[in-house]
Amino acid sequence: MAQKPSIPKGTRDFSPEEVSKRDYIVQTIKKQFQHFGFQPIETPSFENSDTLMGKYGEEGDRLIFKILNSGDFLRKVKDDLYTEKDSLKLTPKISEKALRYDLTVPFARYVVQHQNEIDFPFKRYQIQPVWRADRPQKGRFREFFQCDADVVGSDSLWQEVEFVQLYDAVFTQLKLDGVSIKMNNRKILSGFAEVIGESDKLIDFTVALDKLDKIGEEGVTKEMQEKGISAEAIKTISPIFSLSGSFLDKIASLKEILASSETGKKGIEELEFVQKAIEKMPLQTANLDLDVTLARGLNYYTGAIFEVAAPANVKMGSIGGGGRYDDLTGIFGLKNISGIGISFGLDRIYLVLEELNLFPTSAKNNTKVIFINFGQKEALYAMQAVQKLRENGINAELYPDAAKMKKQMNYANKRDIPFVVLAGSKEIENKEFTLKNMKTGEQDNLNFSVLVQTLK
RNA sequence: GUGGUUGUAGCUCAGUUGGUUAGAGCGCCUGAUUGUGGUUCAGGAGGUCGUCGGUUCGAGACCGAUCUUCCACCCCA
Repeated sequence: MAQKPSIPKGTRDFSPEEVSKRDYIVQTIKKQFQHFGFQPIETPSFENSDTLMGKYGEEGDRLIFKILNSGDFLRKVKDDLYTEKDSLKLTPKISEKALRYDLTVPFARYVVQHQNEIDFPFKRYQIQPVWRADRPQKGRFREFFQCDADVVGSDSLWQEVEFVQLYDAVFTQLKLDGVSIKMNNRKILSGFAEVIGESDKLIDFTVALDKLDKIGEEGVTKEMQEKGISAEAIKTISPIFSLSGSFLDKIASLKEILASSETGKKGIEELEFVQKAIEKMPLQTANLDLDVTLARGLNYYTGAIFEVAAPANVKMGSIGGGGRYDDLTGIFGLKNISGIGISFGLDRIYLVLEELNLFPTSAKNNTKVIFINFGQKEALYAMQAVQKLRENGINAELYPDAAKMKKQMNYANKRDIPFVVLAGSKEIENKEFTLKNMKTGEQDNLNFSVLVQTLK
């Protein structure tokens, strides 16, 4: 055998069964997006580099896949730049396009570019693959799908409410009960930093705080100190490490902690609004929770922050996330457009549904019936029936070769096809079909109309 | 990007301190059974031991590089 072919690191092939199951999730999400009034858009797989570069921070730039220019691109590079061998400086000269890194920045570009055709508020969803030159881990790939829904052009808090309901609707539909929708607000995080007089260290503060469930209070304290936040300041804020009780209890505690911060109080107000609305319109299967440690890197969020955790009995990171960003389109020159969006983690949802065995059997849209091929004449008789079955919406096929019966039966068995039709000279003579149920092994002689009825 | 880890048949894995012709289970193919699959029985095919290089009389095993897998960081979905 020749050298076995392979696929690049962090990419995957999907088998027919995997595609069916992924499609089931995507269709469910899509349906709910549409119920909530979102419209689909699609953007190119690659963008101009300057659209993407610098939007995700230094770390992000490193993880963007760059596309090499066409033609004899090295000839155009100046000699001194070439001999310098500085990749960072050379890259923009030899690569002017890059693969999409997420869906949010291309969306912002889309909104700015088409601002005169768009009716605001603009509710769009987008389900497309994105690429990251990351080092893969479990549930982390270099090519993966994002399922995003965003609204731009409205700063109404009803959007926050709606996104909580959207999460609930999707996971309810997927029969994934007991997910936890965790909310926080960037203004509360700003409030914390303000209260301890470390507003300029907000990022370091939140990055450390976010690790609370992982490294504990001690670890967080240590990391904050390493970043130059005084022990005294940390002590002032330490009550937030052990907030407990209901959403309302936590709100009450926060009101005390953030009493001196206008920004903080605004954040509390926003969370309270959402909580009260959801109280009047209870969620079907999800729980809404407040988690002040929620921060994850997402530096462009300015208001609400969402994260969805899988049910407690499954060990899995977040299966969705999002938040409000007040000025995303600002980077492309369109100011004062507020946006809010959420995302579903397709791959992780897949793993969770698999673990809990929640995929319906209908997720496989398999062939329902296969006709045994007995030879030229019989195949024509079978093919005519196959055609009519297909017209009746039944997935049907004819085994293409007049192979041994054993082989054909075995094929049906392997492919998990529930019914087999035998139509040889005997059946043709009587204008009927022998239908065999592969599970029970029973078989009957039927005319065509009964055959259709049975298979429908 | 940092540190570690993994790779032997289609799949899951054995393979002793370096020593003839690299094994098992499952799967696959053929037959018993020329219009009846799953069970059983008999037989068979399938390997450049991830790749390239090195050490050695001799490498699946030791060394180096590289690719890949998974994990912890970084970061993030």
